[in-house]
Amino acid sequence: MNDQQKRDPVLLDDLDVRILEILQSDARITNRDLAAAARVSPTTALERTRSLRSRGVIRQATLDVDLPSIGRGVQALIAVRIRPPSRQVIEAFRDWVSTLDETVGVFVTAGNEDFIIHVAVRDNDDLYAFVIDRLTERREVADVRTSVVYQHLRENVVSVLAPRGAR
Amino acid sequence: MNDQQKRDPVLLDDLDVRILEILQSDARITNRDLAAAARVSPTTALERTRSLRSRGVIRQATLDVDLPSIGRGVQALIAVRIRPPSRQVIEAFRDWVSTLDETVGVFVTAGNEDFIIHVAVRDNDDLYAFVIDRLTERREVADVRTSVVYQHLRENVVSVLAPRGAR
DNA sequence: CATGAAACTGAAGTACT
DNA sequence: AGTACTTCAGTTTCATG
Repeated sequence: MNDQQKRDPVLLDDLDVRILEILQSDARITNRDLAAAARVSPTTALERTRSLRSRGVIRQATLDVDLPSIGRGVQALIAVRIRPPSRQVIEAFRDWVSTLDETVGVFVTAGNEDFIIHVAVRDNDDLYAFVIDRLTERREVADVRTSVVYQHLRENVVSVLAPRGAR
Repeated sequence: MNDQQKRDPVLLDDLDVRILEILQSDARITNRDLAAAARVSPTTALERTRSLRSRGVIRQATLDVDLPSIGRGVQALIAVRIRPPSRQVIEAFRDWVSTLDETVGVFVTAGNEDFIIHVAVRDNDDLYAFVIDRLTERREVADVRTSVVYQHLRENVVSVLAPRGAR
């Protein structure tokens, strides 16, 4: 699981942006091909890629895996309300739910709920068991609202937004 | 954006599972190192990796990018109710919202809403503008509920679940 | 642009079923 | 016999200074 953490403001020029977009669409591209696609020398491409990684812009290269193929045919988003919503209770719940095998993502939110948990499980029976057995075994869970996910589209390439007021 | 599609049932043995886990944690590992980590020959590792890709288990290698670094310091989940929730209206809305620059993911759901849209924008002003300008310009949007995301943890490695009843 | 490393291919060979 | 894996040699491509 990743944590968001505060970092120094990062300045990205056009080349950084191009490299990021190419790598997002294929993280296993060779440095040669990356360089060619970004229209720079391989040396420059390599330097920039390393810099992006060391500055924390690139966290890691990961795999987009088909969830049904790995025995997780059912996905859901589960909105959870926590009582009391103190830091201690929130963080303890977050850490606990992150470790569960069913969990693929955790959103800590403000609004109508405190958490939205993204789970991927084998089938509806497992989803039901997750909600009524595991979640409700926690006494801080005051309310649970489950939405079954029919379809999950994910943007493969997330574009870089220019700072407000730029160009 | 990816689509979920029906596929033949996929059978994964222990080696496939090991390879999937290694690649999920570092998609840019060399085949040699992958083979060593999975304790098989490079030839075998290469064959398996290709097979996993051709069977659609591995969709693509992508990059985990730090959103604040690319000008997207604010994330939100926006629950949307659509009227009427007919196939035609749902699919049209889904396709439209997928193309928006702010959108990083779209969940099509059953439950308390029809969509949950994951957006990542520059700041709160942009989030507000997205909700009150762009979303509500669509007449099929009957209801909108925004939850600001304080933190988003994502499981880097999603384990393979054994079929029900298997060992 | 040179050098060493890695990827890939195809052909045999081994082992377990 | 068939499947899965390994080893090896040869060629091509790549990373890196």
